Amino acid sequence: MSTPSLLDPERAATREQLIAAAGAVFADSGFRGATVRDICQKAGANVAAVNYHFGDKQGLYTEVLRRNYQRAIERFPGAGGIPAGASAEARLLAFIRSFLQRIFAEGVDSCHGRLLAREMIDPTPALDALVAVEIRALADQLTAIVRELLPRGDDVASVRLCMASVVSQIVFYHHCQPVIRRMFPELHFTPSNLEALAQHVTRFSLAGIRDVGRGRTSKRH
Amino acid sequence: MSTPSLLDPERAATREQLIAAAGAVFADSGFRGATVRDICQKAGANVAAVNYHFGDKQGLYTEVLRRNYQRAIERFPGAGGIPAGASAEARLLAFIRSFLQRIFAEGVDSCHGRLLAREMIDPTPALDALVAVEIRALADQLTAIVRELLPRGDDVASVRLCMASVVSQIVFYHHCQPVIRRMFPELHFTPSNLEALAQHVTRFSLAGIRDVGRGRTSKRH
Amino acid sequence: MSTPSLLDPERAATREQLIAAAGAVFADSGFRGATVRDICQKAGANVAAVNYHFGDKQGLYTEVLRRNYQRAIERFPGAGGIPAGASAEARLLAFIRSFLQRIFAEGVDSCHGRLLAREMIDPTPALDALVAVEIRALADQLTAIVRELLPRGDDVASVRLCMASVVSQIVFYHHCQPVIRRMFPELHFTPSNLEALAQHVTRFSLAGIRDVGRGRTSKRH
Amino acid sequence: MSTPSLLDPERAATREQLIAAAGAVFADSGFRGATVRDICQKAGANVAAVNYHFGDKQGLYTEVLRRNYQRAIERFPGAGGIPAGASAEARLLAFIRSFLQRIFAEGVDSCHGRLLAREMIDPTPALDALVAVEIRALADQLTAIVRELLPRGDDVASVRLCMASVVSQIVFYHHCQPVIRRMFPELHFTPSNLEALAQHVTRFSLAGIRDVGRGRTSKRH
DNA sequence: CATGAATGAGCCTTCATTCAT
DNA sequence: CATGAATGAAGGCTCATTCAT
Repeated sequence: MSTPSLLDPERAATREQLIAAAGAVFADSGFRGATVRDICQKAGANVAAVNYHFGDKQGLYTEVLRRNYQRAIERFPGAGGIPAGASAEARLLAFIRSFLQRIFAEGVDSCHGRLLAREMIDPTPALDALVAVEIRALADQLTAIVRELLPRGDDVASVRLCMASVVSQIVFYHHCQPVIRRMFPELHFTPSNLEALAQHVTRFSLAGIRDVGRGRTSKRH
Repeated sequence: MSTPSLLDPERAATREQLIAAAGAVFADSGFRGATVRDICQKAGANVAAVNYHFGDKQGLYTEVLRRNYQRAIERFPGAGGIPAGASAEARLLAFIRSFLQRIFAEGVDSCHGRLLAREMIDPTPALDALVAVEIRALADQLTAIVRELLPRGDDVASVRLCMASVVSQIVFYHHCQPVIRRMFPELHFTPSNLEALAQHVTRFSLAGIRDVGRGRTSKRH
Repeated sequence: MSTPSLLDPERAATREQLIAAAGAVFADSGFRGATVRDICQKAGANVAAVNYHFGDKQGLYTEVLRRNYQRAIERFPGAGGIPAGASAEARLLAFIRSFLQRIFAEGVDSCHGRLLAREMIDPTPALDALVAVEIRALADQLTAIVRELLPRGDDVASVRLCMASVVSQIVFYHHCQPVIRRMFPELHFTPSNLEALAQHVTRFSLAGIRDVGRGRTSKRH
Repeated sequence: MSTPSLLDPERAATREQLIAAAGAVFADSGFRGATVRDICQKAGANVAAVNYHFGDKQGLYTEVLRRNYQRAIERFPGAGGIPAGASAEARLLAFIRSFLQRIFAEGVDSCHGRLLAREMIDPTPALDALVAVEIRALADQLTAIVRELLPRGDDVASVRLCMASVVSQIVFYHHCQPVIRRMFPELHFTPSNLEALAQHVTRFSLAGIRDVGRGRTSKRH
């Protein structure tokens, strides 16, 4: 009894093509809107291939989400490729830039951002695993940065609020694209625009965080 | 009983109940996931009622989206009930608070926020009308506020970026709830929490906007 | 208690418009394909008007068929407006010409031919009455003509066969139009073409009938 | 069991049974009147079988029409099994007899005639293909026969008219059955009756064609 | 192991008809 | 009397899944 699952290149290839095709289809149409037939056809596989390789549609989706997140974080790491010893300001910029690049990646890498956006609306069980491990790791990095920018001893709530303010600005442009595109049709997210965006979000956030760090009394200065 | 169309409470009641039921179902399951049968059953109407009153499922959805936005904006106006002559700071707080209340409304009013969130992922033709009129009106209000906070003559791009930074923080908590709830299960959006949130977003944004207003050279101070 | 059914001009008008609209719709789409809604809309009447005035869809159809036949036969009488004392040859030509004009009438009068053609495929109870009275009267006229052209004492079967040969040539061009139009797109049934057709059918039939009249032995001469 | 696709009688059996059942149902009720559910039930197949094998109802219908014509023409060829070198008179009789047998076939073969008759009333796209190839081939055969019976040089119009006169007599008995049966209930189309009919139509037509061939002046002789 | 055929539940829509006013 | 609202049955079609080979 051999181990065809490891030795058979055909089997592995079909599996991979299924994941690749499913990524695009799920990103385009969502879990419900995507059809197994469409995915299989685009993967050049049989209609029953999904059930055979992944048990069912949901099984395929879970794997697709995991794989796309993995690839995205590998290409654009959470820290943004900056040494851990860098200043908090530099690390914040790197974090924001990398995050933007991740969700605005193009081509096959664009699936990640769109899949995640869909999870925000129709969460599937697959999201739990992602949050428990991957997203929490990202959050920890940002927590460290924000903590360093706020005076020591600042309460957890303030840290959280500042983190949210930072992340929200990043995901906004991707998540609300339908409205943004309708209101500002001339806006495009080219790499240079993305860098300008990263600069703005960093600057805006630094000012906000520092103001929050000044305490409750100083609402105005 | 001369004017049954005005006196008869049953008259046109089916239509309204259809809209109410559809609001909940569309918000829960999305346009595709919602079934006409489910909606009609919950509205106590026949399966053919949707076709009769709204032409088809899409027609019902369009009306539902419009009505829910209308009700939300009536209950929590864009300006937040503050006089137009108030300070930009006060108007910003009112704008943010009202926006948060709108999308975090509970009960039947909760549909608005969830429907809009779904439009961000799977835009339907109904979104175009909403953006062209209602959302643009909101944006105009925020534009005026931000313009007043930035030095005169500031470029359009800066205004836009600041507006986005403000709005993003507002919608984030609603839009990314699946992740927020999983990471911070103890967090709840009670009215008092919402007020604290509005205070934070306002303070954070004011600091950010003012810093942007200081010009390009003063990235740090 | 007045007699609104006779005095009310509104009531009668709606009824007539219903019949007129239904004639066109039934002729275009057949009994099954026609929808009560479509008919009522075209007649400027309420959806329930059909059931109110004619009991149900079938009741309306029966009346429509009867009225259209009546109008057709009044406009183009079976005998073709020729005196009963005319020669058999002249009466045959008149019969054929009138028949052709009846089923090839244009405008509102075109319904008759198309409704009858549909009855040949999907007979409805309405056909029984038509055959029992109207069509039998037509057949009797043709019987008399053919009898006169055949030697006295000819069997019933021969008369029938010759009648069928005559009628078949008339209805063929109307009934098989879909094939005729596809095979000979340049063919059009203008009034002058119709006259030529009548001439041909008459001549062809006269020769055929006379040959049949010569008895069984003379298959060739 | 190496080649199940060839040996397994079940294989593709569903498809064939679908076509057989659909032939009967379409012939009985027409395209619109026939229901996919009814067809599938009679074929012992699932409701989705039609969609799977033929795409949709129309796809099934197209195939049904094609197959029934094919089978009819194979069983009763256009030339009627007579050598091409036979006399025009003999070939005309064979053509007419074969045509009559084709459209008056009984049992499963009866679908052909009824389907074609329905196409005359409600033509579907499937008719185009049939006319362009099959029916045109039939017409060519008849053209040759009629040409041979008419003096050389006769105009195209006369040939067409004579062809129409021949074909019309053939299809009449089938096409106008609802009226014929109501007027002559004792008439039945047994094989021997069909032969007598073929004889009559041939004789009638030969006389007609020859008279037409004598030119315009000799309307009477 | 991998596949093409087949399944059955379910969805949106249509339509003749009815009913209360 | 005449009407607009409402009904329920049914139809075509889709789709994830299963099964025998």
